[in-house]
Amino acid sequence: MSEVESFFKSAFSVDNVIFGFDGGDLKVLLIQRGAAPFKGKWALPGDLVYPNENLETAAERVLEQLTGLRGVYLEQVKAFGAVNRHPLGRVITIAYYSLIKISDYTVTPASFAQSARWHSMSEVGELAFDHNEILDTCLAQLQTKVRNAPVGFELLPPKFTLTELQQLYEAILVTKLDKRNFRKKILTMGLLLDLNELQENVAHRPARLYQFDKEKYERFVAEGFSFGL
Amino acid sequence: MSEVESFFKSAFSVDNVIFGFDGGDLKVLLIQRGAAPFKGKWALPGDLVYPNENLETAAERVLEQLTGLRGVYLEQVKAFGAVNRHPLGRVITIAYYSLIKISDYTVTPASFAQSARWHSMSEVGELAFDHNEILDTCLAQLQTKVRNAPVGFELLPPKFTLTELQQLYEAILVTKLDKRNFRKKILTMGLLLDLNELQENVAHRPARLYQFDKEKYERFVAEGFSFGL
DNA sequence: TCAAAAGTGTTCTTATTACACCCATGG
DNA sequence: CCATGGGTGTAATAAGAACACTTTTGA
Repeated sequence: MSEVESFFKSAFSVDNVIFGFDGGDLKVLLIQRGAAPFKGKWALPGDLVYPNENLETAAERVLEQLTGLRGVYLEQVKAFGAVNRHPLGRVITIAYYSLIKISDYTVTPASFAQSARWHSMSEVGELAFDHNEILDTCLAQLQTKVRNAPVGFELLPPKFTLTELQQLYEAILVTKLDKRNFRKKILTMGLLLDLNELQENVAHRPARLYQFDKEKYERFVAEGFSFGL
Repeated sequence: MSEVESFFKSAFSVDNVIFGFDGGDLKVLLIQRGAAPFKGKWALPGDLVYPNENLETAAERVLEQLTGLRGVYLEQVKAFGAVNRHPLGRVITIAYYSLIKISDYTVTPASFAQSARWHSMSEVGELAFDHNEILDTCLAQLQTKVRNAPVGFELLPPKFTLTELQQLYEAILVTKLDKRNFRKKILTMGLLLDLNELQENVAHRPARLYQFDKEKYERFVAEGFSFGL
């Protein structure tokens, strides 16, 4: 058995589903594989876990290699371990997802990729390995999460309008929400601080700007809430 | 140690949290370790995953070795992979939980255990490895699940009373529920078939017996529901 | 006749849904 | 003055929570 074959005899990796929001669609960051197997195919960014590296650290590393980003909300979803999911050997992978604001970061292809690009969720084609299954599972988990905790609020600029917040929810949940009901709900949660400022230079009535009440926000993250939308 | 050898030293296992119900407490099946490390300590039943074995198959195998049980509801929770979680090397573990009716099965210690025993959730002490953390995470997930799908109904006899069903929920959620509200809720779900039979030989007013409407039950399992208790 | 658990309704409060028009701004 | 998106309230319905007494049985 060659060294490479031995290496792949049994190993574990992390794969990251990096969701991004740019004010419109929900997108996912994919890399184009630079090496076999599946060379040239789009895939989730992932890497083998180093011997002295925690799983979460590995996921953070992959994220940072691609986006330069640290300290982002990152959550494990589950392990995928079908015997034949990797053609070169037994590799189980632990899937993580994170959620970032696209405009804040520059994507630079990491060593394990030819190129990296944001793809709209609706335009994701057939991916390498079992990555379509992983992506679907992560999206479902993100949607559950967003209904039960103030996740994704980091995706907005420091000062934002209620419409921007609503669009974020609509993008993640792939649904339309009623404007009045959304505002009622979000305002009665007491999570937002009205800055008493208005948008400027917009060709319509300017919207009020809000920011999060950091203390309450942290509390909600810790304790969860039910956002029945 | 070379880098390749380091990767070789890694392995993965499954650990099973087998919850059981006997009409009273919620219990968990623990084994007493027969070998170092943590020899003599109580632990979750688990084993290394065979090279040609899927993760879920391995979890099913561990369950069967202990209880003789097949085809039970079994769900992956997540991977635990802290670098030093296993004193002998790098071992990440995938946690699964299942839920069975204690009275239906005889526990026989598997090869990897000195003995196996049901422990009430309130009497679980310090476990080997990071198994307390795994157990806590699995319980939390079971509780979430039970609020959103008809899980655990398999734990009751084919004909059961509403009080028995309520006690099951109370055991899993570790809470008291209002009898009238519970009955209203569960009956309006249309999940139960009134058998028009009564208990016999009980020293109190005999209760009506119910069974599940199998078709509706399957539909709820597939689609989920919200059991706001 | 006692103990034990079964069974049963109403009221109050809160959350959810559906829905349509006027307002402020820049071009 | 027009196009654009911002902002607002109410009524009807549904869901959830709190709460106490009578019934049936075996011992």
